[in-house]
Amino acid sequence: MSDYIVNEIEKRWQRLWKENKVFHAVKDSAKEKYYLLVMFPYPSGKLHMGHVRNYSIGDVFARFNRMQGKNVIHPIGWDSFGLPAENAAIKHNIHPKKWTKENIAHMGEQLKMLGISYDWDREIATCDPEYYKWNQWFFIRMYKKGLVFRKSANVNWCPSCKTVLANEQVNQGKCWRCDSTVEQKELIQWFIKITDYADELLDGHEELAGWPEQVLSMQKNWIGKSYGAEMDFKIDFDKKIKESDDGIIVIKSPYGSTKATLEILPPKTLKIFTTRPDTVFGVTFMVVSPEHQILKEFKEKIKNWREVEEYITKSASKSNIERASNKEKTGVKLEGVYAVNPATGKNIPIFTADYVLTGYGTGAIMAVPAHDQRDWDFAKKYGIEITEVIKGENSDIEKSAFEEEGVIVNSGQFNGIKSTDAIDKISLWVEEKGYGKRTTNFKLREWLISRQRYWGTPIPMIHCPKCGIVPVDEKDLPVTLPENIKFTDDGKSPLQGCEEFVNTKCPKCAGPAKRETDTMDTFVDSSWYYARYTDPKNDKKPFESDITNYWLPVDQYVGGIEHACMHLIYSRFWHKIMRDLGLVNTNEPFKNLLTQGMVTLGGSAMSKSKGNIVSPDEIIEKYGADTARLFILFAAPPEKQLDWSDDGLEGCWRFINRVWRLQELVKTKSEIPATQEAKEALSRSMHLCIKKVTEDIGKEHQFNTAISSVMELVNAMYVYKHHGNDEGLSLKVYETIVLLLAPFTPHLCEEIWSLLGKKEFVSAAKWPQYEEKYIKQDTVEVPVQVNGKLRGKIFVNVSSNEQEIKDCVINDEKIKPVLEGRQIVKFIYVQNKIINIVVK
RNA sequence: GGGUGGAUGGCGGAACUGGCAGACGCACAGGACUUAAAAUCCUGAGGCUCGCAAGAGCCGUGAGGGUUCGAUUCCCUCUCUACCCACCA
Repeated sequence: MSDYIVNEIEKRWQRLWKENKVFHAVKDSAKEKYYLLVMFPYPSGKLHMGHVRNYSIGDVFARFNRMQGKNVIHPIGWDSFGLPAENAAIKHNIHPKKWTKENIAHMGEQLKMLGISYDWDREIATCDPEYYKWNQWFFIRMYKKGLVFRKSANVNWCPSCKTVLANEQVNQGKCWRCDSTVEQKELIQWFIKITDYADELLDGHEELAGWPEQVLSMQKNWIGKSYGAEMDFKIDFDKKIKESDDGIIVIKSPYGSTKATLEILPPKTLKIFTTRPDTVFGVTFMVVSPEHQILKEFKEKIKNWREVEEYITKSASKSNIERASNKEKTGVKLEGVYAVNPATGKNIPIFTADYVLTGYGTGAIMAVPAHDQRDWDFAKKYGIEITEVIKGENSDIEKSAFEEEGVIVNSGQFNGIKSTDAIDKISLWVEEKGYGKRTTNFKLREWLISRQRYWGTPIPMIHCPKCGIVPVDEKDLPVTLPENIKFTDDGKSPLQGCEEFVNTKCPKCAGPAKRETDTMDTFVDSSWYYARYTDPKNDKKPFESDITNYWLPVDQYVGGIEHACMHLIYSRFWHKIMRDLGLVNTNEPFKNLLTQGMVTLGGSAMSKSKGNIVSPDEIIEKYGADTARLFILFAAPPEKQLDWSDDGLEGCWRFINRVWRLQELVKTKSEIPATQEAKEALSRSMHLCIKKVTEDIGKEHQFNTAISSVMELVNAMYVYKHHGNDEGLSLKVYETIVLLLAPFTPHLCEEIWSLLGKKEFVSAAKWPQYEEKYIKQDTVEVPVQVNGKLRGKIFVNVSSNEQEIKDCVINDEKIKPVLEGRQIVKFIYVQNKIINIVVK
């Protein structure tokens, strides 16, 4: 028979799928829908193995469910705004649009070569005005709802990308994209109030049973809800006598200036957040972050202001990473100012130190050195009093062997209570006394969305000298990116220099006004693309809710773990916004999530700089897409890291040819009839295999074992030599093999399917069903253990009872000698599974 | 420091709900086919000891303990490792 000519066959089926619109999805309320989504690629230029893995996994789900008779939507598109396009523009003098579109064209071709069952009619690119128009529309809707605001903020600034980064985009103080050290810079920026949804984003996890525990825990950590209390500590000053210029002592009072009264000021407080209100009696000092406003406010009262100011300046120049990596704590005591511990009434010193973060809680802490490592370190260094308020078994505060749980001591009426109970009791007392109130705190910060870049969605706002900030009229959307722009390396947004873009009219008063030149974070684009896919060409609305609600939520989302805390939080948030705007009727966008592992070579990530890249093009050219897909799905379970192996790939290529050659076996007629026994065994193997593959894909998502079991069935067919005279059984098994493999190696399967005379596409064929009756056996082989050690095996009739089996076993020729001279203490028989004889 | 996983042959990886550890594949060895090689088909194989051999015995899922007739699986302690977060009060 002829060889399997991979490239020709694959190209032909790709063409036929397209011509026949085999993967085109249409809303059909009568049919059960299935939405399979893969994370859309950034058009960087070339497809890499990570993409191949992502899309191969996705395609198995899509094809499997399609063959199960579901109405499958399987879209693809391009996350096509972003920095690399601009960098390319500067470096190679090519317009970002041109660069992006060329990459999309090339990568689209590569994707098509993989034979993924996409509905290409739904292709979208986020850099198209038809798409980003709706980013702007959402932005304005959110602005009107009060969810968008502007504020001056210390922002993360990447000096290399020359743009602001969201907190989520800073890793270890470095830019997530280019790894430069991130600086702090004060700028007026646009924010979205994601924190309004912090609680719901957390509680929403209840609905996400189909998400990996790891991702949920990462998000939980990221949102960082903690329970505790806010407390106000009174601040007081040294009674201070002010000297006037002429050296005469001037004393101010509410009763007028005389030359003899003391200065009296209204009471001031310092607000802190703590998760351990039970330790309030142990507070012996307070610390505020160097950015805390109280410092500037009390400038006059702080005797050592110059020293404090120096410390503030020094901290400001340090990057976050420096601050965090410096384990040796530094700080300055504020002379002349002190706080009062509300519980003990004692005066306690206030420090400023950069181990207290400005962005979390209130930027100030009550320090309990006896029960917090950081506070202990600081107290030891600066010789501050340490008061133990929780006594545990190994308490030794001198050695910093402190307890977090134990019995309350040194705390007045609370002494003797367990610290775990004291949290509630002392909080309650704090509330009653009016020192503070119980509250919660989040690590999640507002989403900073403005970027000083060109290649992104323009923020649709207008600055009018008369009316202030005014949103663009919805009917004037989209605000399109001007194409005639200059790229410079000076760090300014190229939009700022574009007169024709900047100068406009105020939508309110029609006077001259200027456009906002910031663009949106590209995570906005990817926050709702899954909804746009359901109605991608709509030019009246982002999408038609009727259609979108049919398809949503996404039944299975497949993508990399690296998006656990950025994209996957933003899009959950966006979905809730869309729900609150009445556009969708679900709470969560993605029902099930599969996070695929990395593809590595020699154990480390493939990267250009390491030069250890395996190019999908070469592999496809040599072995075909089916082989590449099969290997990538077979070599490891989808969630695990996968190390590329040329030898393993070769093995998959051999398997594909082995399946191909089965055609010959099936065709060859034999004179010798197949034995009944052999036929039953083969038939049983087939039904077992259908069961296994169906469960492995549908329930377990274990594609590697699904493929193994088909390999076993193929092996069984090779062993089953009585092909021919068996009333078509081997043909039936072969057809089953082809159907079961279709989600993995679709081109091969289409080709064989048509050569077997089928008129339909295997891609649209019905998934095989197994029948229990063919799996059931009359006799089974059961292992026999003596004292837990395997000593033999016997065949038993499935219906025989324990006594019959016992008689049979103890007389078995292999077991009998082992039992010789010993007493049977216990005989355990687990039906059709195992026999264990306990002897003495 | 906090969180979440993981550790099984030479390698990638299997093993239902506590029931024959090592499926399937790679690499390896032997055989058939061939003038020869490749390809293909068939067979073998966790380790150690004994045996010419068929085979027999012991050990074996990171380490130590526990529960159980029986543990890769459950519990405790520890080691190593990957990823995420991290002076988060």
